[in-house]
Amino acid sequence: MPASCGAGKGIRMRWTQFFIVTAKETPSDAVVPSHQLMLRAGLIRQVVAGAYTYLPLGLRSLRKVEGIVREEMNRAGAIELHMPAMHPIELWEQTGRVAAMGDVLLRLHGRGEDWRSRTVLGPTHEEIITEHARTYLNSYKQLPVNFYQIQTKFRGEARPKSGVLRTREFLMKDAYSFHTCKEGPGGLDEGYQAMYDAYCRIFSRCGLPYVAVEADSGPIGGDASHEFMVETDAGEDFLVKTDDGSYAANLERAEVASVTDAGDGRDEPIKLVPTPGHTTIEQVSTLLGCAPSKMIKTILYVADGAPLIALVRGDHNVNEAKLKRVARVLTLEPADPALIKNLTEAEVGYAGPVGLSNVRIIADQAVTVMHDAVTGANKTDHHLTGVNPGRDFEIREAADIRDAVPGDRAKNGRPLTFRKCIEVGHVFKLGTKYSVAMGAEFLDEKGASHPMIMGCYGIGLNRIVAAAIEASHDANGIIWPASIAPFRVILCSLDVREAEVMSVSRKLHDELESAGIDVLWDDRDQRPGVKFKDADLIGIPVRITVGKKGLAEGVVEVTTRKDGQVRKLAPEQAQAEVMRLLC
RNA sequence: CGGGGCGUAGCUCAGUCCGGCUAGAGCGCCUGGUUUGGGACCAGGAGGACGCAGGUUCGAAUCCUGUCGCCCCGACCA
Repeated sequence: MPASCGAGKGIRMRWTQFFIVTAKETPSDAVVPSHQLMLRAGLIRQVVAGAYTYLPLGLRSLRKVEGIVREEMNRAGAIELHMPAMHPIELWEQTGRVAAMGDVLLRLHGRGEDWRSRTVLGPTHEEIITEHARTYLNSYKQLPVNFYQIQTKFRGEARPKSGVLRTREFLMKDAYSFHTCKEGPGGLDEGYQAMYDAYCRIFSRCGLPYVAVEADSGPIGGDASHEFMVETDAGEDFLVKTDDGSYAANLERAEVASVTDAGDGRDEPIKLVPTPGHTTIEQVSTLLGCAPSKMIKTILYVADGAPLIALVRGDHNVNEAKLKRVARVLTLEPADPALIKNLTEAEVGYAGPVGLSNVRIIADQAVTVMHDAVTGANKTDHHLTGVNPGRDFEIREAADIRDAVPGDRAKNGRPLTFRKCIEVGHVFKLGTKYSVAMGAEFLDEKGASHPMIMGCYGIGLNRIVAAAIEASHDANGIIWPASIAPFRVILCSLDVREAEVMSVSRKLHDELESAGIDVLWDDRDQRPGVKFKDADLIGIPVRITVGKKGLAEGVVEVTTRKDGQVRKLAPEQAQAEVMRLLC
């Protein structure tokens, strides 16, 4: 359904006949600015943890975002359809994602093999669209094609938080493209680029200060995934970038330049020291008086069923996404204590690389240049000092397997900076994972059968609304980008019992509506302060103030929310000024 | 799932430790009046039985047990 946002059609959108509930006080359990302001401005109302009603004002913004997304998707050649939120679990079983998604997949509860027990609420729609593709798309002549929908998604998030930034029910635009090949005309790369470009247009039009970053692309590798991020402290991802913008990636993916060898060639001898009860980097660091950066952290994993040890510096964290790629494994789980004892012959907390030759070890690049390091001795209650890679243990595999940290440099040598951010969109080259699992194949010119090559592209609509607020607000309230504001103009009629005020207001309102501008007419019989505070709070970009005081001087005022600048104009000039400000 | 916090009026909160008048305040809401360019003032009024269920007690918002919900930190996040 098209987003028809304007009141339009001669209906005046009067405040007194609409439904707006603002609040002076901030509800105590809202922490991040977007959540606080969405509640105070009366955009949303929480129903249960992770699920919100969009009140009329909030819905208008959401619909405007929807409209922009729909326009740009259509422009990019994607075709809209609508899939159900209820899915038969069988489709999820075909791709193995019932297990893969675990508790995130919301399931209905029924008795035994009741239909309810065979039904899930869709967290995403790869399975459904691939089912459709395998039924309807049989020939190369039908490809490429891109289907999209705007649909409610359900996820059993363990911890909903930050208002609408992380919820169990949310609105998502998801698109799925199907191709005969990866490269060349009509291929996945081309379709992916088209979506990438469409996303840039969408976020720009929504007024979001976004950054497109390389994201972890899982087992497919290459340049197969980008995330669109908006910087905000309310976010839960980390954006890593260089100051000059020459490199940007999410933390999972961000590559760091090698650390150089700062040793002086005079390595100490290795020494066994007692460290009873000290099992963490922090404890040992304190006990022995050595910086965490002088320690080697030894983490044991089970990777595709086999033990795997990762070595990183004590002040670094293993990046499991990187480790998976480097190790070329699909699954990576922390080893359980029994396995650790078995491999190291020590209690948990005393593992180290020295003497562990029978296990695959991958060292972080920074470990290879360490000198006189401290690490576990593979003997309960003991650590080793003076440990030197190469001399005391062999490094067969070394790579970048850790998270970037402040102080690191990008591969191009520029210093990396870190910012919290929220992901608002993700484009992904899926390849044939789903088409193979579900048998979605097409016939080529020669009549040979191939699995379709797929891409998928998601946008979180609610997150766009919240991210826009995160990015643009002040102490008084929201400052909407005009494109997604619930209304573009608020017409503030002071002295509503004055006939002239109302007739001038009415005229202005109707002119603007005829010009295609949606106007909220604040016709409440309220004191000016109340109306101004509310206008600021709900953040309408342009305010027109009509009062008897101004009219006595022959003027109305046009005020911009973002800078508070006031322009006194004759009523006849107001519309032109508003149009100018909104363009 | 671990750690912490909180459930009293539509909202913000006091009262809970040390059981005891008829459970309070501010905001919001209703009525009347005075006001009217940055969240006015006066007077009057409606509204909760204290998340829920047990228990202790002459008596429970307050103590005990259980349970549910919500928020925050962490873990997790196709």
